[in-house]
Amino acid sequence: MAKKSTITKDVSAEEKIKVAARKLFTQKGFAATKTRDIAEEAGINLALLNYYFRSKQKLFEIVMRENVVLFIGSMIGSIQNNKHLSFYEKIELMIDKYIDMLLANPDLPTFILSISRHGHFPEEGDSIFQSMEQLRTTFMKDIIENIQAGKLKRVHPLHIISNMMSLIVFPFAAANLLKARTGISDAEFEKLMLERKKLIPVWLKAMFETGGNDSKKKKLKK
Amino acid sequence: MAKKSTITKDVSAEEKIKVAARKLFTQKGFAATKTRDIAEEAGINLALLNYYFRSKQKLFEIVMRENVVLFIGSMIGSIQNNKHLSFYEKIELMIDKYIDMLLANPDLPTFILSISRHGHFPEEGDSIFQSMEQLRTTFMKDIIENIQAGKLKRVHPLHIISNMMSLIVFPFAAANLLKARTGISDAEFEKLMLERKKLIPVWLKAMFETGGNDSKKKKLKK
DNA sequence: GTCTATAGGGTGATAGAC
DNA sequence: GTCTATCACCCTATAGAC
Repeated sequence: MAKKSTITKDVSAEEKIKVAARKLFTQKGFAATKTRDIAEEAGINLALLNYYFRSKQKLFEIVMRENVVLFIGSMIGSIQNNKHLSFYEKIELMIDKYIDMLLANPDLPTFILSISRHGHFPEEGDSIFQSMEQLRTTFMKDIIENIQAGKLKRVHPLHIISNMMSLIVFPFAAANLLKARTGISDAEFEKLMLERKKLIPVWLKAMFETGGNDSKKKKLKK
Repeated sequence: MAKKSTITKDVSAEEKIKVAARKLFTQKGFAATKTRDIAEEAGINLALLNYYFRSKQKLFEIVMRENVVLFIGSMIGSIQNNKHLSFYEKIELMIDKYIDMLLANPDLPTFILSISRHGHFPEEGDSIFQSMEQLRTTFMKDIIENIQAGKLKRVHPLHIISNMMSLIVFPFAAANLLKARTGISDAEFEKLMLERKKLIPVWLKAMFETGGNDSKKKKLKK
């Protein structure tokens, strides 16, 4: 076996198993992933998997939790740590970070959407959701304020959030379909997605920004 | 082979199995669905399943094919049978039909996205794709013409198609997530989706229609 | 901690009676 | 056509040697 052994051990079997499990579970889902596959992918023995994690189910829950954090983490970071930024600046930052994350984790959207249907989702009240809930309400409030200030059109705030998420996430969820049907290469796909970092904020403005200033005289920068 | 024999029998076991299989496969995917579950759901014996369809795999392929046809069928119909309509009128019709279809088949998006990742997708050259391919190229050509006529902004046509599909499909794929996080009811969700029938065409215009008329003097209706 | 061997139960598929 | 009974395999999980 190859050892990295900084000083201690190496990359520990436990970590190798988790990496392998994350890869396979994220790609193929819970039922289609066999513990034998995980063990082989990790280069360890099957028994070791049950030694470190009590069961396939437990291992899946750990991986799933990490994936959920990854999926919502970049968004939370963008908003939480940059309260001084304007609404649109926060959105731009969020989109930028999010697309980078999705380029690095292309299987994540399908995984998240899939578990959200089949029950295997973190319990209500899970600590993950505390920050997520806070993010959502903050963002929602931000939108409502902008609507009342006449800066955003009067539509249901959920349309605005949905559209933003749709434009960001859907092309990744449908990436295989898109590539197979249109024949574009991986490189071309990535180029298009990077373009969208600049385009999505523009599109959101086009959809939801008021032409001038409805109820107030305040103007957006342009 | 089983006969339907117009006059005889009732809803034939074969049909009951297919209905049950479609429900379960579409909800839970291939691996998570047990043949015993299908038999129970259909109210028939397990052996019968293998009598009519040779294997779980064969049955899945039939269901999958039907789902793919359903997923692209309504779109094809809108465009194919209404060549006299303008570009935007076709889009409006397509969106209307599509959202109706998704309201009736809420599990379809996740199913389609899922199989597009895991290989279980119809072979290239499958007859399904002939009409689909024709649809795509027709639509693409339509977009390119509109761009060259100065009616649409000069962006990659795939952005336009992606955005349209994103705005239509993603909220359904993420429906469970949306409902769980925001606490909206099924009825409210449906109301929002029906609103989007009118809104999405407006949003698409806002994103992609040119202000006036760039390279030609032709004007859009308004 | 890591392995081999195996238990124990589930799953897809079929044989054969009716 | 439809059922019961059963096979043969695969999968998760554990016991026990090292």
